[in-house]
Amino acid sequence: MAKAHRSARGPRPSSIARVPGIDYAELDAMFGYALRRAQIAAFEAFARASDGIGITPPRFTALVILQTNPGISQSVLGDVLGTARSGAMLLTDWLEHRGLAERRHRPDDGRAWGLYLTPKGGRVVETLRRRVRQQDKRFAARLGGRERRELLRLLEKLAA
Amino acid sequence: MAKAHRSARGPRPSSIARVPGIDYAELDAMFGYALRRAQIAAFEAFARASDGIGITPPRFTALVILQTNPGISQSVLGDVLGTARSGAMLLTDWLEHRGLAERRHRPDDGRAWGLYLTPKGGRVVETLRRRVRQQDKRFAARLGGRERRELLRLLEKLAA
DNA sequence: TATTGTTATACTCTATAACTATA
DNA sequence: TATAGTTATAGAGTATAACAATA
Repeated sequence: MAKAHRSARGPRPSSIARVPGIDYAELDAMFGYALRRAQIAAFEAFARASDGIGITPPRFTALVILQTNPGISQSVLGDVLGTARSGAMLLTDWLEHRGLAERRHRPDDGRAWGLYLTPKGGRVVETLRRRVRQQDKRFAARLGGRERRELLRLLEKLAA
Repeated sequence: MAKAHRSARGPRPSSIARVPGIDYAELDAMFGYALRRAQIAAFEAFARASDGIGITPPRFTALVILQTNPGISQSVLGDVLGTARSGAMLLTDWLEHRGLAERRHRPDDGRAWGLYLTPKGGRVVETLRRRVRQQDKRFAARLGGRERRELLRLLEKLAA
């Protein structure tokens, strides 16, 4: 059976279906592996919601953070995303080149920029938030309400 | 405060601590984001267990799969890992160059290799499995037994 | 001195496509 | 024709290090 070509959109290969006839041994009982599989599925859901303009999870995170925390600096944005300053800078460039965000001089500190969404960025992030939230809900739809709350609680406990 | 240099071991930046004073908006209520954070934490636990010889999660998975499914082909290995054939081949090269796995001709099919662990590979994977399982257990130790079972069940339900 | 942003560089991972040899 | 493996290439993502301007 020919394997369907991948969409060339997401950075991940995905395709997490179990291969018939393969013994996965203890992998199925390990949290690291289970988390990876679930995260790939979540990433695919995200890709469906953000399809079209190259928004990746870190870019989406940055847009939300910029909307909720206007005037944040690139360094702090990097801290939030867990990337080096240089990465936060390239990400900011990407947003700025597309007219979604802008750098403004800070009166109090000549070294740092304050980052802000543009009006266009504000509209885009509003649409994105709605679609991503909706897709996230659809993604978790095979869990019941109690299960969803429990899963979020357990994940938070692990990551904290 | 100077940021500590990262260990240059893992492929991920990690550093998932929440930044004080930042409003994360609905990110905290989204499964995609929660999964990503938990997975980064799990990856750090994995890195602690596999430290030293460059074993990454996909390489560990490949070693376990090779031990449990001797004679598997590179294509099927790629299917299991969710990567293209070329990636499975580079991974196989990596294992072979380190004396952990070997390619053997198949009598029934002149195109495909059968992949096998070497004796050294068998010893290495045994040690790794023990350490990774232990670290995985330690990683989940902040959950109770019932919570751990519930989490695995919920993750499986999401990924299936 | 320390920090912010910047730039250049390099490395890892992995996809794609073309090629070969077998089936 | 189809499949397994191989090879070459390219792109994304991100770390590191050095530098200038500012604190």
